[in-house]
Amino acid sequence: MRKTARRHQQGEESRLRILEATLAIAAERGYDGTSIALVTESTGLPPSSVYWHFRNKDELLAETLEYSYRRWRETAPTWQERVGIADPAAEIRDRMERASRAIVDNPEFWRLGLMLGLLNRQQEPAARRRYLEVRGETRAAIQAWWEQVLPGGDDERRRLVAERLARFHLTVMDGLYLGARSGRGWNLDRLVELIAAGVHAQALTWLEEAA
Amino acid sequence: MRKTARRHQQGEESRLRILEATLAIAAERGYDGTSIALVTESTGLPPSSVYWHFRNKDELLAETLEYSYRRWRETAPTWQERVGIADPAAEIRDRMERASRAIVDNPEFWRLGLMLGLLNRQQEPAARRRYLEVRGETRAAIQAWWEQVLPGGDDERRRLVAERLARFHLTVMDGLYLGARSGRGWNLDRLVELIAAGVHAQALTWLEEAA
DNA sequence: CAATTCATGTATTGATCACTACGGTGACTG
DNA sequence: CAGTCACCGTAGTGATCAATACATGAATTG
Repeated sequence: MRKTARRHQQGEESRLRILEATLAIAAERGYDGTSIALVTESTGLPPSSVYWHFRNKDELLAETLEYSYRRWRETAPTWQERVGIADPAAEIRDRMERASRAIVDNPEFWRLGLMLGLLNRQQEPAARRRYLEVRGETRAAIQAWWEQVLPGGDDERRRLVAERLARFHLTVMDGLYLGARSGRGWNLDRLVELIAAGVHAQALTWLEEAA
Repeated sequence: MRKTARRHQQGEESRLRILEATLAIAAERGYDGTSIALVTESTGLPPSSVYWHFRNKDELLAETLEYSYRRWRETAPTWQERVGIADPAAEIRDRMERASRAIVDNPEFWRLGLMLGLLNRQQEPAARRRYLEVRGETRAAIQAWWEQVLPGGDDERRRLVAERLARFHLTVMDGLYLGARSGRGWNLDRLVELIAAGVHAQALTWLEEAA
């Protein structure tokens, strides 16, 4: 039923199938471990289709990264707006919890990102560059959120501490993914609570320090 | 066999050159990104030499992992013995500081380990299996150290908390490497102090919880 | 229905992959 | 000094890599 199943304008569906398959493969095997043959084998589509939808392997992986990022954003917290939680510690824990759940529920983006981030070749793949960009965007969003959460009147001081905290925040989420992945023995809720408390404590320390 | 190996000691040197080159390449490009051609190009030795010293690529990378681990252990703290530091917090900070310096001074092992750890193929490479083993060994050593550091008489309770702490400890070091790597804005000493304080606080919490 | 566009099917390109066959060479041994 | 062995040099093997040429068919357009 392949011939009858394939109708005109089903290109978009094929494109998504390719992205989905590439994401699954690249998140498990990394950039160099991902081959077009694996993608065609997984999707049932021929190489010519892959190259009709994407210019080359580099662009395929870059678009796969963006695709997984967009999907991750759907479950991740939107750092743009604050929820109405009075207690700062509770608000931090709330954000941490949602972010960690987004990572655990939809780990492929984070996983692929870590792999691309660790890569270091003389000829940087577009996928890695794109990852660093979206990570930068996320960091900026988290920083903006911290600037709102942090008390105090001195804007410059708040910005400085917020930037440092956002960086720390992201790194902590990296560790959280690696920890959750190393499996057994991790209670995610407990871990999130612990980490949120640590970040909160650090925020207070840095704020005081900057004063 | 061994005696005859001594007479031509050029072989051992070549073997080390190959391991060194492979480590540098694999730590930057990962398992699949590492090719024999890159190694021969880097060392100037022909492929036949590589395959005389190592059975295949898989074993080359596995031995490279072990080689980098041994070298890392030279700078890393030996968790077997305790230094005579009275204050537990200070001792924790001391260990953390030495461990973090080992990672930063000799990052290739940690970097290669993270890449291998993230890998997930149906056919697991020997290098990855070996990495998980040495990581397990390290965790056990850290756990044994924690069991000594932790107060309290109940052995079973200490063991449980120590195991959890060792796991947490390792993950925190992963995060530390990623953070230190993402560069600019990280003051390592400050970070170590912060993390040590967090781990110490967590140790106390878990101890109390277990009581 | 004719022309055009979209997407796939088929078949293949040259490059690079892991790996090896095999002979040479120099250091050591008996 | 003849023979052995460790290690390297040369020159490949077939497999797989990313990528492409070109034809086909199905839907859309005019």
